[in-house]
Amino acid sequence: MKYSKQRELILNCIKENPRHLTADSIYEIVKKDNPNLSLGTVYRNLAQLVEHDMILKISISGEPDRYDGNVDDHLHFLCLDCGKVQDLFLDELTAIRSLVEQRGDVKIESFDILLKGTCSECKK
Amino acid sequence: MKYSKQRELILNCIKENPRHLTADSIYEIVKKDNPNLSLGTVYRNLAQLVEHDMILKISISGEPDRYDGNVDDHLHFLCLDCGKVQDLFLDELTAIRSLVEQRGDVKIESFDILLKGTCSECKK
DNA sequence: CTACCTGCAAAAGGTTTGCATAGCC
DNA sequence: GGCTATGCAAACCTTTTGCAGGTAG
Repeated sequence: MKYSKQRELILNCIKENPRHLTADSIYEIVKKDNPNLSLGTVYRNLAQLVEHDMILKISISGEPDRYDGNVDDHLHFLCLDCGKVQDLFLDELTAIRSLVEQRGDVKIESFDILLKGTCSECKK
Repeated sequence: MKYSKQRELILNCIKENPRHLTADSIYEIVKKDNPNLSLGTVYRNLAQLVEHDMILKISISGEPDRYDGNVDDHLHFLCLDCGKVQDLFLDELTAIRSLVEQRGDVKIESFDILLKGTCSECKK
């Protein structure tokens, strides 16, 4: 992958924002530092970063995709009230992974786990 | 929900097809019995059936959504080779659910788990 | 110099919606 | 009869793509 200023800015933006931004939000943010950035470039770079396992793509039904700078195995929790996505790390995921591989006789490449409900903030 | 012929046909189509069809495939199939069905009607009914917990919507990044007639807690495995989605039932999901609820201090409404990899057929 | 990257704008693809009509209860 | 569902087509929104020019190595 050849260096590009745009890609660096996009990656930084994702790493600095733990909020699981959409392509469009990233575009808006990075554009402040690089005014003639184009949305197409954002999408192209996001695709490459995902391809190279440098970020994760989170796909939520009926909403634009979001991107996550943390590529370690973890799951996502979407709050149906406030719309925030939070990361959850569970050691048990490894166990589940091998359990599924045995039980289903499959080879798992990736885990996309999205839980939906109400977050601690909104439960109050 | 008022009865409609279209909705009945759509629901039957999903229940009869264990293949996790897309809205468009459902449209094509049901149209054989009901030639002047429209795609919009299919989408509207799918949304209602999901709303009433009669079917499940499976969202796969970069692909059209699919629909599942089985609403019991289970996970999905997408084969990256052949594209088939298979259901996997794991008792351990219940444990995971309460684990997450405790650990993350959240209330879970729904579970969307999509594993990707190679299925037993394609592993050969 | 060459291959990859960018900006722009147009196109694609899936899904939603407005409107007038038809069908259930 | 009233309210919901339908068909049709246009609109929507996110994402992708073609092209001509720019930039890293």
